[in-house]
Amino acid sequence: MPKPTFFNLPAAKRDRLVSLAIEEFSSKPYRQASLSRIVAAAGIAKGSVYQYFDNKLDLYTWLVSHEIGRRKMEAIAAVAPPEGSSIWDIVRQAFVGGFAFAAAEPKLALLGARFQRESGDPELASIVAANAAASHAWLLDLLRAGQATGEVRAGLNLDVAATMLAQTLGEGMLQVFAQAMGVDVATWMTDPSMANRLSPDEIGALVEDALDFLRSGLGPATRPTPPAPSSEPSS
Amino acid sequence: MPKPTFFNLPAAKRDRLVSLAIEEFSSKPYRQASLSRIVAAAGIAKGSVYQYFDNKLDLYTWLVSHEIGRRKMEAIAAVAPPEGSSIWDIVRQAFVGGFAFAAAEPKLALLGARFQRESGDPELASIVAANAAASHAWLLDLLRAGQATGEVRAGLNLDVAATMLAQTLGEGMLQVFAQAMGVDVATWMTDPSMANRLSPDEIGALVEDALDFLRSGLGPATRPTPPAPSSEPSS
Amino acid sequence: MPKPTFFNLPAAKRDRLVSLAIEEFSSKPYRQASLSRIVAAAGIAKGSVYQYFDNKLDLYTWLVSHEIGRRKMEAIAAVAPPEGSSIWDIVRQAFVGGFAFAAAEPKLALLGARFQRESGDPELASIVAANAAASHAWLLDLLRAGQATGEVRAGLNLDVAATMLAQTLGEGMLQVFAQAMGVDVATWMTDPSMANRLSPDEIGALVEDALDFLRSGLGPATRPTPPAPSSEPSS
Amino acid sequence: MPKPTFFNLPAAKRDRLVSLAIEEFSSKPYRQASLSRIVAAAGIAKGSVYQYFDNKLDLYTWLVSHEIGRRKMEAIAAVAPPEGSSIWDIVRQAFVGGFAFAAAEPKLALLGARFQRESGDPELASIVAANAAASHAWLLDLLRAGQATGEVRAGLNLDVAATMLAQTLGEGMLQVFAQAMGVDVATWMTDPSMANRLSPDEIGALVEDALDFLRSGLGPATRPTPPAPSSEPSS
DNA sequence: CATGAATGAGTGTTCATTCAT
DNA sequence: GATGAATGAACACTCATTCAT
Repeated sequence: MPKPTFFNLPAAKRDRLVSLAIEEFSSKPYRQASLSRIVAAAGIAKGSVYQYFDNKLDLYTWLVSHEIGRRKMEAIAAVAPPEGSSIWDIVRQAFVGGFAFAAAEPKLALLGARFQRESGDPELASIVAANAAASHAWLLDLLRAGQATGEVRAGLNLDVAATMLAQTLGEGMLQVFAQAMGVDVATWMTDPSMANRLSPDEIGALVEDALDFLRSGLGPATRPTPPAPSSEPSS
Repeated sequence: MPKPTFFNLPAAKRDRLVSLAIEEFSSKPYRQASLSRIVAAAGIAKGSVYQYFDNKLDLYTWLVSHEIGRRKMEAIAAVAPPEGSSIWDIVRQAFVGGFAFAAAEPKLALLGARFQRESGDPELASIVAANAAASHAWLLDLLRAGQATGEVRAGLNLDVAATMLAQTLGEGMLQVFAQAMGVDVATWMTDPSMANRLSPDEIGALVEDALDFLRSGLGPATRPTPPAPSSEPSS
Repeated sequence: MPKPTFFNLPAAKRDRLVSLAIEEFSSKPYRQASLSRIVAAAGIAKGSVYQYFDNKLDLYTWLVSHEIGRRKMEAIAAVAPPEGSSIWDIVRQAFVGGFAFAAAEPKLALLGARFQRESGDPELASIVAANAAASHAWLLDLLRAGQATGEVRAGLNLDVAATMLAQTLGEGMLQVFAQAMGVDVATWMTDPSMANRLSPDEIGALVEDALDFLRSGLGPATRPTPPAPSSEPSS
Repeated sequence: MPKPTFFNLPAAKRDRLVSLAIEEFSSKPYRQASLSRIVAAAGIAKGSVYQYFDNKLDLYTWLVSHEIGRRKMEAIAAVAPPEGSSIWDIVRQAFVGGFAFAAAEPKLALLGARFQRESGDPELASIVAANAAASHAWLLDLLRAGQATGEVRAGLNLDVAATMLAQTLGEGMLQVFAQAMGVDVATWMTDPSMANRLSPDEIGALVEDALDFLRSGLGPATRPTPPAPSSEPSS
């Protein structure tokens, strides 16, 4: 958590620092991101950062939570589906909200995407795990609700399904979109504006394809008419 | 690629270096792994490594390819399903083969798992991408074959499906198993022997659950009326 | 010296600051003690300390003098031997008073013990020297008085004797007690309550042993002819 | 312990580094001594020091042991008293040898004197304690031998006596000499050449005074009846 | 009289890479 | 082909002190 000092800062100064920190942490992995670079860019003293945060990890953690907080608010406030929606609507909405957020705040979205990929760094292990646990719990609830309404079939191992769902919605969608843009995810991260290469229709179609996979799997069902397209990726 | 000098090395010396390098790279992320530590453990001169490899990345790249080569061989040679098998048998076999490999060579398997999670490091971006592309191509072929036999339904976006499949089989299964052991993946990586907590039966059951998800998706077998759009991403 | 502002402070606030400063300075060497930590614990502004004291050294100096003043008062007021006592009673009394003080105010006693060991720090050189000079003068007076009453033999180099006495009574006794507790002095400083391991009887016996050494030296009681020269310091 | 690299260094380079390190560590307390300053003076790269030693403490520890080793050799080899000497001759010799050493290698002697005074620094606690324990053991043996020959009276608490002896021979003599020079020890440490103010005769006389104190104590030659217990440490 | 943000030089330590022998 | 010493930039982090408000 930031120290009170941080919140007492003039908004302009604080915002400048935050945005430069986001810039740094979103453009390279945590380990390679450098406090020195941030303060140099911000034109403030190295020691000042330590008036605001305990250490590098504290700053990073706050940035990430902040990002997640804002993303959640965006996703929920801006595009919440009506009460009683199908869980598929909710999942679709998560994609759409995420993409809207990414369009509005590409740096922050990039930071989130990067954070998702920091799972190998021991120093970040605990916060990555905490975040993953929260996502897992949310998805588990969603699946349970879906079973209650019959939208999710019974007899499914929900823990396994929630884990797979998290992968699919997260890193999976990242890759699907990158692939549709014709670059790999790392390249995309280099230049978030690449997302503009995709038209809303293309995005919608990709989301529907993903939903189709999630809902019906790969195998042949006794398949009635296929559903209609729309939606969007994570972070 | 290793320089010719590397292959001219006495096998004992070469193997020792390789196994200590695997030890180091499998116990921490690429950036944190240290050549100094490897040579200190191996008792060879620091400069010698540069007689064998161009640099740290070259060594790492070779280790990872080597690992992947051996893993492929293991998975295919040791447990290849009969010609004409169902693609589901093949996928199942990939899991089983992967687990057998992990049991036989935990350090190498760990290295592979870690490699999978290095996607955020720009220095490794290209080799991670190359590896992902290879996996993707292999899965795409598999899915096409499945469509030919009717095991995979038509009308599927195969690119999307292959991507999701890769996530599911890779990081997804890693998390499913970790969750079944009651730890997170990072902790498991710390001590590969934790995998012993799972009986073959439990493993088999988890694999079936995953296959069930892949084949039939989350929705009920009898498809209800298609819903309308809306959704949300993970982070 | 503290500035007037310090004495104008509400007693509660002043006492709190003093006691937290003692806590900090008694738990680590002067250089490692941190003003930042003190003000953080006290919940006062960093700048305020500079309203009360010139700087860190000023605060420390005052604390130490204050401590020594109080100790002197304790030792003298509480347990002063009757007029006309033997100098050995006075020395014994110094030990007893000191131990009583340490029991009553362990933090302060600890600070004093630590101060004694700061002789190597150039920044503290002058105040340590001043304190040593005062002790030396006091002991010199004591020895002179002893010579007057015949309790201290004539022909002694009193400067040398006073110096040795100061060492013996100070750091020497610290080590004797630590040794009796089975720890070293640094460990003891970590946890002043360790002194409770020694019963009053054990303490008394150690003090008598020390007095025995001081009074009669190491040589045999029946004093033979004085020996010939040679020797060396420790490191 | 230094790494082999250190011993493989050209003697000139190694000696230069050692002497600059001694210069630095003997002119200020361990905490204030700076590796950066040493390498700057030596004109070598900062990283090089870490090829020779594990860290700052390792360098310091080696310097101190080295010093003690050499001092011991000096004191013993150069001026060892004949077999069967009185223990007083041995103690006298220790002083004389120590002084000879200090005259020959003032910087090293200074380092030793400073080390003796680092007892308050937690980081050095263990090596200071180890050194003190060795001194204590040596003195204890000496005293036991003295008791066997009747030079040291029976009925003495040898642990207490050895501790006091160590203080007297070490810090005590340091102060006695400083006092005779008319400066305090810290000032003396600033300029080791001050020791030249004392003539060999003066030094001899001070040593005899100290021995007199050690052998016969402060009390009169004719021993009165022993007193009863009670007492206290200084601080 | 109190505040507390700002400072910035300073610390010890790490590491991949080079290159003369 | 092997060696291993040398490099030096880079890192996160600390802290007493100042001074405008």
